[in-house]
Amino acid sequence: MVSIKDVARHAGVAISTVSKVLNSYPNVSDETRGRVNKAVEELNFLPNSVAAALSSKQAGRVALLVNLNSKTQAIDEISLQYIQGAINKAMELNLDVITLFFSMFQDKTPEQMIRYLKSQSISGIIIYGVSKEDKMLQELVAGSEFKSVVVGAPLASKNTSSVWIDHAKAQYDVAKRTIVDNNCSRVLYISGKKDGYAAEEQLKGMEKLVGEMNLEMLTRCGDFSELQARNITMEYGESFDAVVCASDLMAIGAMKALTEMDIFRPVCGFDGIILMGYVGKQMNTVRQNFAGISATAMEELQRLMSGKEGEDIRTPYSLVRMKYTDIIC
Amino acid sequence: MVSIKDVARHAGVAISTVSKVLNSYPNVSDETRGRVNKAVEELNFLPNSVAAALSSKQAGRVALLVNLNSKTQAIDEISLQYIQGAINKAMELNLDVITLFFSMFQDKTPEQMIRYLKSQSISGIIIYGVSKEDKMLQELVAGSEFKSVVVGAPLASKNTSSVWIDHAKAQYDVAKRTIVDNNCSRVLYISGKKDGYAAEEQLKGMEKLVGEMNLEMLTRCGDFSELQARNITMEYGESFDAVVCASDLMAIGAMKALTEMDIFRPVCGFDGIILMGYVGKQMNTVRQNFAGISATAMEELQRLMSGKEGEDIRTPYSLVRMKYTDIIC
DNA sequence: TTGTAGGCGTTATCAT
DNA sequence: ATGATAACGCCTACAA
Repeated sequence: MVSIKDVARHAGVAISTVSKVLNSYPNVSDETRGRVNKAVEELNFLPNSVAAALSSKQAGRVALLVNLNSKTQAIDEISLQYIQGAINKAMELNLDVITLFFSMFQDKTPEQMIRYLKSQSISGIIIYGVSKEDKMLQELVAGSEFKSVVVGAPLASKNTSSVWIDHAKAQYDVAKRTIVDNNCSRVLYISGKKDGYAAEEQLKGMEKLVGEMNLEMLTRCGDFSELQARNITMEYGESFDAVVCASDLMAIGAMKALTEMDIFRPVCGFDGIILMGYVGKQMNTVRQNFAGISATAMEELQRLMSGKEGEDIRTPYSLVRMKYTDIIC
Repeated sequence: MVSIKDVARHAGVAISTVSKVLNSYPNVSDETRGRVNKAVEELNFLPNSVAAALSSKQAGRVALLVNLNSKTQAIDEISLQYIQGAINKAMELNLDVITLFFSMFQDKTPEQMIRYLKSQSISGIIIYGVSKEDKMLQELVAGSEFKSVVVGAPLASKNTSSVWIDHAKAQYDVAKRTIVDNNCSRVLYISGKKDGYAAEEQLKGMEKLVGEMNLEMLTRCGDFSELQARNITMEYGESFDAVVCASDLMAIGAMKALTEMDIFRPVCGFDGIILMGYVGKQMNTVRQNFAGISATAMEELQRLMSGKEGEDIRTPYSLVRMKYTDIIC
């Protein structure tokens, strides 16, 4: 394996000089820089990231903390796109990343978790899908051990950024379009998790809409569960003229219930998952670019790790209707 | 950060002794071993895996090479379960893992790829979904730079193991059940990728079945594409009394086509993805435990990295019918 | 059985 | 601007 030592010898300079060139330090003459770069080229040298990580607490290794929904695989596509977006961007930025799942730390204390991350030389983390009652993760984010980016929760602080779409506005938009287009006035809203940040925002959006349009609304918590949405729809669906759901999965559950009940009600969802194209009926939904959001999160984490302060970032979204022939290939 | 040095001091022994205990070397007295373990406990010591990886070429870091289908997200669940199964098992076995996607190396040479992996101190790789024409990966597996486990391809050798279900038998089984149950005799077989190992095996299974049951069969390559399966079914479906598909996604494409054509034909798929529960009609399919297969692959890789030779492992599968009410929660 | 010391490939602090 | 050199935390001959 060709190491920095070989490069130094080949270029006729000291190891430390090579290191300076590699990490673009200021005080290197253009001439030496040229020689070193040439040697790097000729030897096909690629720095060993493990050694770099050991040597410097700077060179950030990043951990992805993914909350996999244990109950259904139907929304795995979201998680995988998060992972993909982050890893691709990390490679571009030359950051090492390891992927971890919430479930691995269920029975662990925050201290154990911190120890584990440190044992991996992790200096930055990206968290996907934290909820209000995840005290362990809250603690992780609040502490100053790591820089962190939280996707989908408003936890920005000095060394934490948060990245998400404007859930309140998005929920408002998609519901309004559905309700206006179908001339509705009494809406059944199936909300998300009680302790979820996004769910809370979305509810706010609905409440604003209800106020503005003077609607009648019944809110029931579907807990992001397709089954619960189905049951709620079976119980209340008939009495309302629109069903607004806080997630696509719940929208699908609601739609399937309505089909079984043999009544029609406009239904809208949230997320824009591919599955929406398979259920037969078209529904309005909010499309998020999960891979893009995740890439943004990675960039933001790099910014944090380079000493900048946390900030609150809102990413764009769009309203779509997905039909089967659009998604197959 | 508490290091091995602290443990040594706390236990009143030398650093190397602690290391020996940690890595369960033979020549350590029970008494010292006890003292060291006690110190480890008391200090909550967790070895730094980065330092370990740097120091010894033994301590294996593992790379997951995942072939993400760029065209559809509908089968992302398979990839994510692979990833999850591998990472969970790796944590259990105390192996570090990094996740990579084929797409990252599209325009790279095998040498570049090898250099990259070495720069990450990777000593073992698991490859998911390699096909016959992936020359780069073939080379990687054939070389002796890394130990490797290939999931879904028969590439076992001295330092490569292969892990997969018996695709020929599974295809035979699921097709037979579908055909016998529905009393069919003329079957349209929509096969997978021409250059895929699994696809080839599956075709063998079909041919065996055709011979045994004296069936009439037309084989068309659907390339694992839902759209192609749809088109093939539209063209040939009516003339046959059963449609056997080499993947669930194609089965769904076929089924949707039949529904649109308003004719009924029994259809069977392969993989057991959740999506099968959403399409309305129940179909037979082969259920694979992707997370389990991946965990097995990780165990196998550890075996290889500890010096053992590669082997060919077949994992179990089962025949299932998935219906909507089974999969929601 | 235990300890000493050199090395893994970098980065970073100091002299020069 | 450049180059020694000491870390980083751990592993592993080799010596004691």
